[in-house]
Amino acid sequence: MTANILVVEDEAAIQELLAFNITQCGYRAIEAYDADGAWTHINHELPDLILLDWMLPGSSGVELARRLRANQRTRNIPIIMLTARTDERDKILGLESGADDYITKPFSPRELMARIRAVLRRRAPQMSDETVVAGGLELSPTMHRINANGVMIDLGPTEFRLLHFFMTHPERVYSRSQLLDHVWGDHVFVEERTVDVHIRRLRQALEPSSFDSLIQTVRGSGYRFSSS
Amino acid sequence: MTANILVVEDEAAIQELLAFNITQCGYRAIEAYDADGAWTHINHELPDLILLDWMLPGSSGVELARRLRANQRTRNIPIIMLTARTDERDKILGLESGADDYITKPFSPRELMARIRAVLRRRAPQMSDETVVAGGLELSPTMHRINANGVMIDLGPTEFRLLHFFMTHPERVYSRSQLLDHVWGDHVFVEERTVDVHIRRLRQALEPSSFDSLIQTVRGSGYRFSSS
DNA sequence: CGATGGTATGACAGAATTGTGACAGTAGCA
DNA sequence: TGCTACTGTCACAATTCTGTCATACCATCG
Repeated sequence: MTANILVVEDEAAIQELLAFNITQCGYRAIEAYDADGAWTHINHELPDLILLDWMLPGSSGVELARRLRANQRTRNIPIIMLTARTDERDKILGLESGADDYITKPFSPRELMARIRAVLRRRAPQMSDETVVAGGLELSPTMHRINANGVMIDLGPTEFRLLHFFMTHPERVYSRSQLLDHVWGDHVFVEERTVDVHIRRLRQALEPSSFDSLIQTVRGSGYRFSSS
Repeated sequence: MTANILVVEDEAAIQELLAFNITQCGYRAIEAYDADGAWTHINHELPDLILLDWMLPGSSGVELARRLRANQRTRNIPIIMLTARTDERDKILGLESGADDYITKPFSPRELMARIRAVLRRRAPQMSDETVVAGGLELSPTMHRINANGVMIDLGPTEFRLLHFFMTHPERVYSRSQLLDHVWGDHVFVEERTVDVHIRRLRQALEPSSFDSLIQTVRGSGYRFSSS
């Protein structure tokens, strides 16, 4: 979830400002002061987004952008150009070189972060938006709803993710810690018993439609979503 | 999606070149050879973008640009100025007259198309003129009106666009970001919470007719327009 | 049958998210 | 030029969601 943002900027003051704002928003800022340094970082680890200064010592930002676009491995990394020039023409050149967006200095931190979020959002991997059908239920991620024989069921965020996971992995027993990994995320630390509570809440929501029996307890092992 | 581009240019050779490139890129080129001809076309059908020669017989391009900007109906049509002059002062004049961009002759077709795409990309999304019926409401873009079981509801511009979007995309949950992109436009940078405020204003307007429940909050995800 | 280990439930406080009223700056309009 | 309506933001209120407990419940086994 935390995106790595590579900031390529030679002016230390601006670099610092950018890093501060980026960190503030919950992203991780990786610093580079020229194209070569940036390239080294990129070869070490692919960032999720590159914030690239137009004017850089050595090869320019545009050049780096072109290089990124030419390389198969780095082709899809979104780039936001950072330029002091207000000349519209330069902006266009920046876009043509493969940048996804550009912003002129001086910029407001708010606008910058808005653009970063916008770009990340556009490039965000499409998670399975497909409607899932299982056990007589129909779960639609886009509508964020469950259709139980014509009756619509609304769930809270966690219960929704939980049911979604179960419906996409039916007939199989999952331990509490496996469920925590898949539904909550690998990194979060919560008590295993918390799963029990959410299972109950999910059953409670499915009870009016008598679909609560779909979620079965396997004593000593975990839970299972099963039609039988 | 195919944008109509009005090309106002008196030299036939350039006109032809422009039309060729524009068509090549999948847009539709409408030709005009002077300001009057352009005006006639504009009154007949609003183009999505105007490519305007600086020097025109009769009234100049700048004059036409001013006229376009002075008129409410044509105010938001993006304009790209086409000029042979490289004089910086003229550039400024061109931009001040309301042009969104300018390009000096001779220009490369590639650069021109880049600018056209960039300007079109910045443009706020247009809504269709068709009357939409959903959830018991009837929204007429041409009359800028909502009919709620015979009761007419007036909305501000933003609330109207918001409701229009919802009614044309019912049952589906949209995040605040997505709503900003679709209703405000990709290039607009406002706080996500601003969406909440407009949702409230929209609900408030729909409340007297008890249609406010059509807009549902999906906690953690966004909002949804749904009849159920 | 009672002991034991595992599971279900209800209650809760804190966290996170959303709803609202107010406000200042702008744009549109007469 | 004033006036009115519309917008985007805030701060604060209201609501919902989460993770944990303590306790009740239940199956299994000695």
